[in-house]
Amino acid sequence: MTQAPLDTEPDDSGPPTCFSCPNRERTEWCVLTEAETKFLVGRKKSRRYLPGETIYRQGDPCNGIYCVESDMVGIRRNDPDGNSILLGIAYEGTILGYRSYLADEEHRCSAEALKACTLCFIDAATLRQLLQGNPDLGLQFLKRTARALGQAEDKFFQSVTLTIRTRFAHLLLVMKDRYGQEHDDGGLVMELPLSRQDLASMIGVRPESMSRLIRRFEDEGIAFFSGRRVHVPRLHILMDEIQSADLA
Amino acid sequence: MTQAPLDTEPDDSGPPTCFSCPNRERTEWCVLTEAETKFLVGRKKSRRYLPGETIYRQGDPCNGIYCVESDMVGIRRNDPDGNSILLGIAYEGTILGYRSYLADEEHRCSAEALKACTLCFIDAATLRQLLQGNPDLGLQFLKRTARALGQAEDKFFQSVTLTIRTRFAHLLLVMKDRYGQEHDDGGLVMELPLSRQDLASMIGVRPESMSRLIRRFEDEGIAFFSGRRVHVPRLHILMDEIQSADLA
DNA sequence: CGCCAGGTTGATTTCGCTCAAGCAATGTGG
DNA sequence: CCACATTGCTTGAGCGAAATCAACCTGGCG
Repeated sequence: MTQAPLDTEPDDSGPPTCFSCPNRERTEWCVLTEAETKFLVGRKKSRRYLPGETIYRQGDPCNGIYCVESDMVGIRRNDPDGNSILLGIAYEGTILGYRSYLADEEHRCSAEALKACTLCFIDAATLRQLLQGNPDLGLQFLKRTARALGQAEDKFFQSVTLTIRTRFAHLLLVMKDRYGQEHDDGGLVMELPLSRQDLASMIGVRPESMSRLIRRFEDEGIAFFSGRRVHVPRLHILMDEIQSADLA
Repeated sequence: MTQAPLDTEPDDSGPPTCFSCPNRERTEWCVLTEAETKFLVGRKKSRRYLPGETIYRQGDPCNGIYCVESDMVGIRRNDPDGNSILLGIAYEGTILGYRSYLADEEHRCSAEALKACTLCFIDAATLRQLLQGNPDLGLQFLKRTARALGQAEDKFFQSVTLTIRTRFAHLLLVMKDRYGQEHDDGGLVMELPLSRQDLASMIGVRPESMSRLIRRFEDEGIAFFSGRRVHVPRLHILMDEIQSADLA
């Protein structure tokens, strides 16, 4: 469950050397010197995960951080009675588990591969050395963490002030940035990477409520859903959904 | 609105020199060298605020950070239609506005003195110099930010999974740590520093609901409220309120 | 004295949850 | 290849929690 040697692609197979990593510029690592990067390459461990596979589990001690090399990872949190909510999605070029590492706590969330994906693991000792050696790296993390904090506060604020309808509209608009294909006629099509259940949990509602919500959106011509495909005929109507709530 | 010279206590009046600050050990500044602290003392501006006075306003550009020297500051966020919710309270020895500074954004919240209190302002340029000069300071901020992020995620999670009732019990228990006076008989008395409206906004409900909630707690013998004074006859009953919710 | 903000209370409505059933797609074993 | 379980999603009926609307009370203050 934690390590499956057969799945592991050996490091010397080429690509995953940080230098050639296509995400390099987007990650915190971009401030590292060549020597530091070389050090990192020598210490990190790349590994491939299957869809649905757990990367780390809520409550585990945090032994290091992960860097998403390709595809997407879901961040989940479980409550004691077993149902999980999806707190966010991490894409290639983002770092995972840094909050627990930095706060010096155990993991508060689980991370799970949403598709087949490959991650690099950087153990705590290595990271500590890098942070100590290059202050800019710390500042990079600081910025990322501060941004994440702002988003988390937003989420709380929205959860107590907005209706689920508006929250869903928000979610769709966020998804649009990554999955949306806009057409000239103001229409939008996207293929969501999530099940209904996960969609529901992201805005904090029961799956049944999500179903009904989708139904209402369709009845009102705001958006049409078939499987994971979404069609929004007129984007501005979806936008209005948010505006009207803000002013109401 | 931003600076009122008449209220400003001159720095040379004694106390506020960081060296003698009773909060020193609790703040991020404790990692500064003597020279750096001296630099900080020379650059910071201490100022007194009246109860209810605004320290900075949501949407303002972030020109620096504030360090709470004494008493308490409320962190509020307003939605477009004017009602505000209280996101948290900052006490002496904590730093304010660092999120916006670090994320390089404008303030997302307003800060308002809940009592008469005095804060030190450290302008962005000074802070930048300190951060650049002493990597440990950045790591201090990093830890604090990471912790705050964890708390914010908790808050969101709780707002969607717990009932109002449980959230209120949580809030009371948090308040207990600072304001509670426990008696031998298992009882607890505290003087809350907040109006009903603010209490309500902290758990994301309308004031009317807060009234009813309080009523229910009294009817059930869980806690008794008179003005801002709260009496909890048996603490463990309040605790149970949280337990039962977690297991339910 | 009258005003006003903050707080309480009641009546009503709305929203989202629970429980329960049904359905389609997928998988499994014979 | 078919009967059968399983899983994810949808739908309906009923319920309960919290919001809304509205009235009223209270204490502070001009």
